[in-house]
This record gives sequence, structure tokens and C-alpha cells, in this order.
Amino acid sequence: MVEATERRELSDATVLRLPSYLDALDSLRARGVRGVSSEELATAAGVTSAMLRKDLSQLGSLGVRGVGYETEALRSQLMTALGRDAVRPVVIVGLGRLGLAIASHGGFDGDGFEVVGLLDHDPQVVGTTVLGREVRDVRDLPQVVAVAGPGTIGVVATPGSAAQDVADLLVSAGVRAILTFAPTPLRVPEGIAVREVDLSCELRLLAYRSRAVAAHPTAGGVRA
Amino acid sequence: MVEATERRELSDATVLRLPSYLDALDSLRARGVRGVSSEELATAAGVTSAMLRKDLSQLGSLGVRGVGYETEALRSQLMTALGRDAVRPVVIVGLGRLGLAIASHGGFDGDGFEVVGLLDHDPQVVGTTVLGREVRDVRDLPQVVAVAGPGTIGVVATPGSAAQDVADLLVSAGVRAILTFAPTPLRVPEGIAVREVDLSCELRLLAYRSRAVAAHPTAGGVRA
DNA sequence: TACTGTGAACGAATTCACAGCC
DNA sequence: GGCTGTGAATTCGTTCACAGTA
Repeated sequence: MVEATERRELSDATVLRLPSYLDALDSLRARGVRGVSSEELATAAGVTSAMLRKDLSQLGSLGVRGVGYETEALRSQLMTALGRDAVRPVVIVGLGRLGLAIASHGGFDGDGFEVVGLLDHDPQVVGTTVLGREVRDVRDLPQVVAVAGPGTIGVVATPGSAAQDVADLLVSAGVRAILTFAPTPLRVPEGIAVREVDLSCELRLLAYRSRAVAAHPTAGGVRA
Repeated sequence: MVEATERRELSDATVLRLPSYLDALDSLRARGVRGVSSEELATAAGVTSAMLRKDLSQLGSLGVRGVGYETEALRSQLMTALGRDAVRPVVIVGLGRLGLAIASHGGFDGDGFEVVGLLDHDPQVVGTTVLGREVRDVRDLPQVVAVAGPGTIGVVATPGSAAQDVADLLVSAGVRAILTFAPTPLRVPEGIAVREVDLSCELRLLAYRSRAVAAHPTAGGVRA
């Protein structure tokens, strides 16, 4: 028999938008608003109302036709859909400035995630205390992940030259989801989720787009 | 008469990939490789060969059928297409840990970009020297941008609550391209290019995908 | 009446597969 | 023969427009 809570797979694009709906709902809820239309919520989240309804409809029938959505109920539905019932452990490898920024970034500790390990390669950094936590040697990674469990997410904040080695280490330690900031294409086995954020690619895209706008004043700006 | 160098508009997706081709070419060039096939270059950049050929063909006919691409020539073609003949000035607003990490990130200073201004709101931070540069008050932003010129790219590394105000300030100072790390949907006039990088959305996507993999072991991992 | 949920239309991006050229 | 360049097919994401329902 099929589980009643079974859900179809959500697209990446949808999952990337759900958190903004959650944020928008939280500020509405803080103001004591009980009900909201797709139009209002979409505006607050920076998308179109059709987009929002399409996304939400994939989670089931969460609203009431002719009325709208109930903020409290919708919030908990989104929490469940995003799997925020459980806290996901995160390990950060590489504690240069970027790793440090990530480690202290609000969205990483709290809100459903918990940083459970900071690791580095540099003997000068290993053993120091960063953000109230001892930095461990990257060779201890298997133990750190073993303690944290198989749902651990690995963050690669090393220079590009070390990224592949770190990724291999993460995978062999049992990590199945990796967020990398290195501009190196990571090779990982089938079944491992990888997401790459490359800040310089983003900058270059902006440089290109704003140059194009200057050359063709008629072209409208495109939002990200 | 039409300029000989006129190019059709490139898609965002293509522009985001060009830098990785450039990186891959650079390491080939460093090893003294003179020629390369789409298959080899694509593998090095982490994409399919069809994808790479499609992207490059939009810049013109850069390769030789039956032979491949000449690394040196392709490199300079890509540099020109990405507009790296000119250095783009960058101002960074918000010097918390994230702003600091960005400011010192390799990809931002050098490689066609130059950080020309660090600004913050906090009186405790304004006036201090960060990375060999004096942090200025965010109210000086109009002057900083005026000096740097209209091609300046603005980076918003403030908390979400200040992001819209900073964006307004950037726009009124003449900035036409904004990269924001705040999880707030920015409202900007038509013609302004905006790109949002939200680290916690990326983490959540990974959390979702790796959970889905666990639930359906047959599903393959999807690459970013 | 007002607003959701959704099929259908549309558009963008990627992959396929092969014609064209060295 | 081998590899590029590219139309065609496909897949994916978004928007449209309206049927359905409190």
C-alpha cells in the first residue's frame, strides 16, 4: 500500500523558490496575518502569482479557492516539504576567509542546519578555535561524518586545487550532498548531489549583461 | 553599415559557462597544449561536447572541422566575448564576514575586475583599513561610483533588512549591475541587471535532493 | 464573486544526430 | 576519417487563461 504522504519529485527550480515563500510567510505571520492570496504572497517573495500557485500545487491542494492560503497551515506544509522536521548536519572544509564567512553565515547554523564540523588542511589553522569550535584536521573527516550521520552535507571552501581531493574524501566518508565554491568541475559517483556556486561567474554574467544594456539601450534588464 | 564585430546576444546560460572554458583553456595552455577537441575541452570544463560546441558556435566559427580548436586563438576570442579587454570596477557594500570574504576572494580583484570601494554603515567599521583599503561610509557611495564610472558593479553583502535601501542607493548613483547575497527580492527599475546568490537556498536544495536520493535509491544524482 | 488549481500554449535550454569540411 | 557547426527533436520551466469551487 502506498504511503499517504508520498509526494511527486519536486523540480530544482521549485525547491529553490520554496524557502523564499517560507521567508515571506514568516514575516506575514509575525505581523499577525492569518490568510493570504497567491498574489500577495508572490509579490512578497518576488515571483508571479501563477508561478507560486504552480509550485504550491505540486505539494497538494494547500489553499481554498476563492479565499486564499492560511499562513500557519501553509508554513508547516512547506516546512515538511523541505524536510525541515529534521536538522541536517553540515561540515565545512577549508577555513580561509570564504569558509569563515560561510561558517558564520546565518543561514548555515540554525534554520534547519547545524554546523557540526570545521576542518582544514593547514597545521597553523588546525587546533585553533573558530566561532567557538575547534578546527579539526581534514584527515579526521571520516570520524566527524561518522558521528554526524549519513545525512551530512559537505561544503567545500578550499582553493580549486584541493577541491577534487576534498570531494573524494567527503564521498568516501559517506557524504551524499556537496556544496562547492571552488571553480573546479567535481567528479563524483552517480547518486551524489553536487551544487556549485562560482562567484566570479556571477560577476562576469553581470558584467556581460550590463555591457549589453549599454550597447542596446532598448533591451530591458533581466532579473536573476 | 553594420559593424563587423557585431555579435548576437548570448544567453545567460552560455555566458555563465564561458568562464569555465577559459579556465580549462588556461590550464591547457600552461601545459603547452596548442590544439584541443571539443570533447577534451568539454570534459575539462565539466560539460558535454555538444554543449560546448553550441556555446562556441554562437561566437562565430572558432574551430576547424576535423581538427579542433587552437587554444591560443580560442582563448583570446573568449576574452573578447566576455569583455575582458576592459577592467570592470566593483564596489562592495557591507563588510561583515561575508563582505570581507567576497572582498578578498580571488575572483573579485584581478581577472578583469577591480575592487574600487568598500563601504559600510557601521561607524565602528567606517575608517578602518581592510585589505589595504579604507572603508568608507555608505553615504559616500555616489562619489565612489562617480569616480569609478558608470560600468561599476555593485555587490550587496548587507543583512536582508538593509538590502533594498542599498540597492536604491546603488541605482541612484548610476550602477546598472547588482550582485546581492541578501535573501530579499530586490525591486529595481527596468534596465538594471540583478543577480541573487542565496547560500541557504542552495543548502536547502542539496538537503532536499539528498533526502530524495535516500528515499528512492534508484534515482541518479543530478549535477548542478 | 474571488481566488485556487491546472491543462494547454509558449519559450528557453539541452541533447541528438548528421551534414559539411579539413 | 575525424571533428566542427547546426537544424531538428526533446526536455524543462514559465506563463496564460479558464474551469472549478468555497
